[in-house]
Amino acid sequence: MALERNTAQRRAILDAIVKTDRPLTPDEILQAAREAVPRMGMATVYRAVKALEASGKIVAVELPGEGRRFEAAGKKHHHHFHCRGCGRMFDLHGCTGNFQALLPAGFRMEDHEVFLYGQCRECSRNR
Amino acid sequence: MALERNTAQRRAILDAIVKTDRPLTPDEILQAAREAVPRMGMATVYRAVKALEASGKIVAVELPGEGRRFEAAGKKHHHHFHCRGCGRMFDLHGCTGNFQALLPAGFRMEDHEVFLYGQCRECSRNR
DNA sequence: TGTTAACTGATATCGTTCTCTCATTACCAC
DNA sequence: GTGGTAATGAGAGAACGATATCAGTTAACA
Repeated sequence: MALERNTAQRRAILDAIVKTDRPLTPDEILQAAREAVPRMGMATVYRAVKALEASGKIVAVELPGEGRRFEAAGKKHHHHFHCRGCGRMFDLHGCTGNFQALLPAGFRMEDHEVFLYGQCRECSRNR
Repeated sequence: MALERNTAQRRAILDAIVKTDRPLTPDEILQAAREAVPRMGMATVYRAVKALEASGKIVAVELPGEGRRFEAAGKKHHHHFHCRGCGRMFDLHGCTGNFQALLPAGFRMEDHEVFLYGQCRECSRNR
């Protein structure tokens, strides 16, 4: 079904995601992929992203109050930083958690997420 | 301007939020408030919630990929648990974080969020 | 190279959350 | 009480991300 053909668009989209070390919004993906295929449309991004996600090549990252972003699959466990200056999302490395301690009796934890908010390097400098 | 009159609707809405120890969606607020004012409409919930938030009586909580929820302001620092069984959000108490350690050089952290996912007490039991 | 079905881009449409409009209701200062 | 006006309820509508449609294009395989 999906993603059977190796088109310039899909190569550009996967490339954009894999070569960037932070999660990208569909819009950021479109901007990046248009450097290779200038007339690409948004629908193509959504179609490719859906197929790439289904095939396990990329994963979705969601930030509270924001749309979905996508990054390459297979990275080791990590969390994210959201810059309030430029709105970009960055990868953090490692995880300090002992989150089991927060869990009320009887609750079962399957997963956890940590988000840090603040100013990225560039935005820290520019003020 | 807003929230100048003490109406039954606004009392019911603030009551619903304050008396529940977990963040509520606008829909959950409407359901709860309708026990006091059966014919209440959704717009009233949104209007009241907006005014209550502006006045600092409640705060918004956002979960990745979900709409906004609201809880009483003034609670001490805490995080949230999202049950994948029933979809409800619960308060956790305390915070284990030493998140500064995750921060890349040059980044400035202003805030952090932790979300745990899994099954709440009831949903753990019912399976 | 030719055939054909998958893919593409443009646009319309969706679904969800939230806001607006407006006629009616009801709070509250007097 | 009464009047002025903020607040309400119901439904329309905006905003947004995401999906469907469809005619035209192109990869892949013989």
